[in-house]
Amino acid sequence: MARQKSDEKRSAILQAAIRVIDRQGLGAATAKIAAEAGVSNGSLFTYFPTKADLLNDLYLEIKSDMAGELMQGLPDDGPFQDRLRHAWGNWMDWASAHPARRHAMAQLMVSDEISAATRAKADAIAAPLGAFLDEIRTGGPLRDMPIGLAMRLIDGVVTATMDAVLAEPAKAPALRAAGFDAFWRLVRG
Amino acid sequence: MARQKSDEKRSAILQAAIRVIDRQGLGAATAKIAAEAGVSNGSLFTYFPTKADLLNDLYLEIKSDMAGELMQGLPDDGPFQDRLRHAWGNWMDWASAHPARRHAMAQLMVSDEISAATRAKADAIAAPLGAFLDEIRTGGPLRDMPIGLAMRLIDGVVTATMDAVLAEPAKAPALRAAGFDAFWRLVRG
Amino acid sequence: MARQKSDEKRSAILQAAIRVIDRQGLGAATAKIAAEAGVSNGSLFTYFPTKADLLNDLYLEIKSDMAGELMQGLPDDGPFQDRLRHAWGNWMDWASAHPARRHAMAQLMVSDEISAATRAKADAIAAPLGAFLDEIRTGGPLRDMPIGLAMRLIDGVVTATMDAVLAEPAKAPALRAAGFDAFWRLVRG
Amino acid sequence: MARQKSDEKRSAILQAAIRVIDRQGLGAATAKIAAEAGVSNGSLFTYFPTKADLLNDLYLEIKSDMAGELMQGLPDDGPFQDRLRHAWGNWMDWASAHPARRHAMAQLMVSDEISAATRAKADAIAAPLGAFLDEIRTGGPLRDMPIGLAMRLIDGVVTATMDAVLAEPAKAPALRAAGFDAFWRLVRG
DNA sequence: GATGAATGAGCCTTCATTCAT
DNA sequence: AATGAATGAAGGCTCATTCAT
Repeated sequence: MARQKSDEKRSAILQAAIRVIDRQGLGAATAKIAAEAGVSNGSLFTYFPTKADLLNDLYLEIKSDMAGELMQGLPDDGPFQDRLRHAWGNWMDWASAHPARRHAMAQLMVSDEISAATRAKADAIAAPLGAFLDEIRTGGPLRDMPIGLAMRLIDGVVTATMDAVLAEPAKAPALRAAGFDAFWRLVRG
Repeated sequence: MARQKSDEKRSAILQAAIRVIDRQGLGAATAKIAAEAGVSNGSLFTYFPTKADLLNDLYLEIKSDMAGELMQGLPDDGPFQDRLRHAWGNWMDWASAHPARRHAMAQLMVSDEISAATRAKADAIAAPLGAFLDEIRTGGPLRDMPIGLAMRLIDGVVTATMDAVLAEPAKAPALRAAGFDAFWRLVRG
Repeated sequence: MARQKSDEKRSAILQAAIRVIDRQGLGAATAKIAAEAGVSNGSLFTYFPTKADLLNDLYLEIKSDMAGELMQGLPDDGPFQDRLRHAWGNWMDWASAHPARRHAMAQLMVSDEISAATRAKADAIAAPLGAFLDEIRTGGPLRDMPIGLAMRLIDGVVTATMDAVLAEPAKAPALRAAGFDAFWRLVRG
Repeated sequence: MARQKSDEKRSAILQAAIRVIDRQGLGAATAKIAAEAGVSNGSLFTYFPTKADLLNDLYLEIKSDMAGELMQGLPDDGPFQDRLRHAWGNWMDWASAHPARRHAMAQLMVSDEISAATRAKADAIAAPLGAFLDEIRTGGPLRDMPIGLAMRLIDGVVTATMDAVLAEPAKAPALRAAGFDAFWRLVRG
């Protein structure tokens, strides 16, 4: 047989894309991404046929990475507020630990290159969060709200806090706490 | 005088940019924008020295347009909740009436082309809202929150509702109402 | 107004294309053609939106050039054989004077880039030859032959002689004469 | 022995090349040819060190295939016209049976990739035809003509008829007959 | 020998910006 | 000031060829 496509290489390209997009935006050259990944520009296209494919896969990658982190060490029971606070902490930790991912994600979120199919797939990936999300909604005022709006509101508050933290890392603890209070008011207030 | 005509052309370019960016994203060609504005590609550069300048000015334009609409017919006094609800309605009306502006804005918000100076200037433009914003904050739980976070949270909730409305225009009234309830809980809950 | 597209520049590109294709074949780079024409690579695309367009226009250009030369100084009457011999001489003169055109043409003839529409247009351009061609056919054994075959046969004999002349320019006179004899036998033999 | 398998593979590549070139021209990717041959792209290069080699070998292959078919069942004696007509029929049969080969050949004929050495070798391969060709020439008006021109003329008439037949297969019998008459006039008229 | 991933030069085309008219 | 052709640096992608497995 011949050399097989390596997951490490694929992953290296994706990680390089995050760094380069963080610096240069979605207009970043594929050649730059390949170089950052330590791969020839031609190789990038054996892993991602198209720049759009790379972007779509990157979106999925970041989303599932974030979703995974979010549930990290989340207790199955206990007071709802405690569990929510735990998830909130995970969320903020993720953003603090990976500012480039958060920045790249922010751009991918509004990009026209990301297809509807990819967005649908991303929702499916985040399914594990579904049960938790249901608990968030059903137990409070978001109960009767269309799910699309509920998700957007939650995302809005989370994102706002993350960005505030990233803008002023020094004040992270206070911002996290204040953000959580706002979040709590939104979902249980 | 000779300036009048220029302002019209400048404005035509800005409006054309909104439409083209709505369709093609920030990567849209200046030539396409010029064509949509009914202007030669060369002329675009007599009004905006570089594409980045165009984008920055566009950001300012949309932001001030939105800010202007927001205060439209806003009573100086009366119950706070009524006035807030009025402003909320204006906000949603603006998004519903100008989906392309909202979409272009969403992309400009995360773009690296928009300078810090421009973002600062935009805040200044929105100054008239400052007093109102102060009232929103000081009268409730946002009181002790860093202003950066407060603004981001408000923007997050507004944006979430706008996008939900634009995604499902048929359900606009219910979404507006539900969004306002969430907003209210955030600022006064 | 602005600079207008210049026919000279368009023509320079076409002539450069002939020279470069003669040397490097149809795979020649557009950048090389532009350089040979003394024009920036970008400019080539303001005159020909696509490489395929350039090739198609080139085909038309050479064909009409050749057709024009063919009728040069052709007497309207007189013995048929004399007129045919005159035309034959023009044909060979053209090939001898413009070997690169002939070589480029040979490649364009068999290229898949040349559309059916272009080939049809080329036939229309050569229409002036139509009357003469009719006279060639109707007065001899080609009379009852499908026109498609007749044209191909004539072209085959002409091309064969041209190529023999280009391969051994030193023997041009003898080759021309022998070729004409063969041609004559074909159409009147 | 170990060679047997190799010859099959080599042949498969050559046949695949014919099909792919017929469809996509000489610019066809070696990878596409390999795929069509059911072989890995790397393997193609163990049989043909470069694409140019593949093309040159293909030229030889088609030429010798055609030459072989041409003499098929050709009687050693009998009236010259009968034998020539038989050969003519073989020629047309070949083109009708293998349009892709004919099309690929037409492109190889004018390609710069085919070396002078290859063209010489091709003539050598067609040597069996040499005696017959001599008979064609010496018995008629082509007698005193440079051999290069004679071969080109014969090829021109044959090719013209083949292409007419391939363009309108429905009229094949009439075209073949008319083509032969023209051929006869050329060589014996 | 066979395989197919890896390489990187090169290609066509686009586009922001400049400049002749 | 307006126009649109001219410019040339990129950019995404392809492909012949090499090489690890």
